Amino acid sequence: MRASTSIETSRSSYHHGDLRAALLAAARDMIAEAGIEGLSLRKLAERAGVSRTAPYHHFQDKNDLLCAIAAEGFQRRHREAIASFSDPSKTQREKFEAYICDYIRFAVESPEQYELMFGRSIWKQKNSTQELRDVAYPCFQHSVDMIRCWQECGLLSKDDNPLRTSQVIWGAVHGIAKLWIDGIYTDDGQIEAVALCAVNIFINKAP
Amino acid sequence: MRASTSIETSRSSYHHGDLRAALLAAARDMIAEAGIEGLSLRKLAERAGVSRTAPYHHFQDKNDLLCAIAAEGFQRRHREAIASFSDPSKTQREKFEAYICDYIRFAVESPEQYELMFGRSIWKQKNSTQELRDVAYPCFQHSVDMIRCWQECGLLSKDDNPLRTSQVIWGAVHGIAKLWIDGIYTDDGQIEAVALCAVNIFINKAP
DNA sequence: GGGGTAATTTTGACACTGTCAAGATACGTT
DNA sequence: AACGTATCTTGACAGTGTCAAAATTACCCC
Repeated sequence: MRASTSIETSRSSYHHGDLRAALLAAARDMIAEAGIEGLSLRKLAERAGVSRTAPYHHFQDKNDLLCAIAAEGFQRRHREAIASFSDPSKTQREKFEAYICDYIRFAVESPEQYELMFGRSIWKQKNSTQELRDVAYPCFQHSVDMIRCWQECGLLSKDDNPLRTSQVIWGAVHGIAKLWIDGIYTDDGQIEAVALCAVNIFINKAP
Repeated sequence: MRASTSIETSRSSYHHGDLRAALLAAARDMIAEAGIEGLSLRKLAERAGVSRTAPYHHFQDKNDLLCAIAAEGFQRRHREAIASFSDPSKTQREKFEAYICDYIRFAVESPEQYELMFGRSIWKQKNSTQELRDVAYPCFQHSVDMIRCWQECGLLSKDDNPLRTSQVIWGAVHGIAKLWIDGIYTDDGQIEAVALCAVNIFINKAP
């Protein structure tokens, strides 16, 4: 199948060792530099020192490549969320605050990759790869599980079921991050304050 | 300047009467049919019965055209919000509920236009037209004003200032709508329930 | 009315893009 | 050593946004 053993990134001759990984790395760089729109397979191939159509032997599509980058993002975020949630030195309230703030920070710090993870080009019209779905769904599910836990310990209201509540809270952090990334919220440096305001609003205040 | 008198959409000969309006209408149609990605200036020109570069005398850019469509969306939403908020037959609580539900409905019913209104391609990197900004900012401001009113009448918590609160609530409806539009929330027909859950969460429950 | 001017539209062209089909090269296994 | 397969390259096609220059028409003033 695919050679994943060789780590040499050198472009010695013809065969490239692990072109797939090199392409992914280069693509991440280019996206971080010039945005998703600024990524073309041809320039990507050139940067990797390879011909225009070489990537097509490692990715079915341009879409396939983008899905792979998005999948890596979900994995990163999922690991991060799990680590924070299972930190025994944190109270539940601190964990919830970390969930909100870390989520927004994650999105804001990798805006292009985040755009990819939730951009419609990937999810709409069956464009999502099986690999992407396999990695994204557990991430969604974990969010619901955490919300349920916070409802049970009284931190969040039990008025609505965990799924609905999760949809609203996740929607909120997603929306805040997106409005920020897309340049509609422009008061620099204040995003942490918005995140904390969100925490405060969501916390259950009933007796 | 630009001829806005003639209403004849006929493509009688050479001069087209009001090509700008015809292009906008055709563009809205094409976007509704095939999405933003599916809109090309060349196909648009062809549909309007005109040569490839004719649109460039009515719009500086493709971006300029997209901004015009987005601006129309902000105007529509702004009028809608004002009408609902100034309806004397509604209680404040009903107005808030309408604000949340109408916003999400607006986005979900015109997903492509909504995508345009908040897509990064338009706001990021100074791509936004002056016309667009002139129409969008009052819409944002009105949102803050309504939130302030709902805080003053006790419907929403006064813990945070109106701007922050508005950023969170607007972020929430934006995020919910976006996750829906982009195909991540897939339980069809249940979006109203999510909206109502959001209303319930935001309403102030402190004594 | 005639003529000049500005607005509008067209044709041609350029540099891009994603992707396919065929051919060339190197590696791994027998 | 030879064969098959994975990998990479060259050539090509249809499509894109956009510019420059030429062509066509509407409008306004005399």
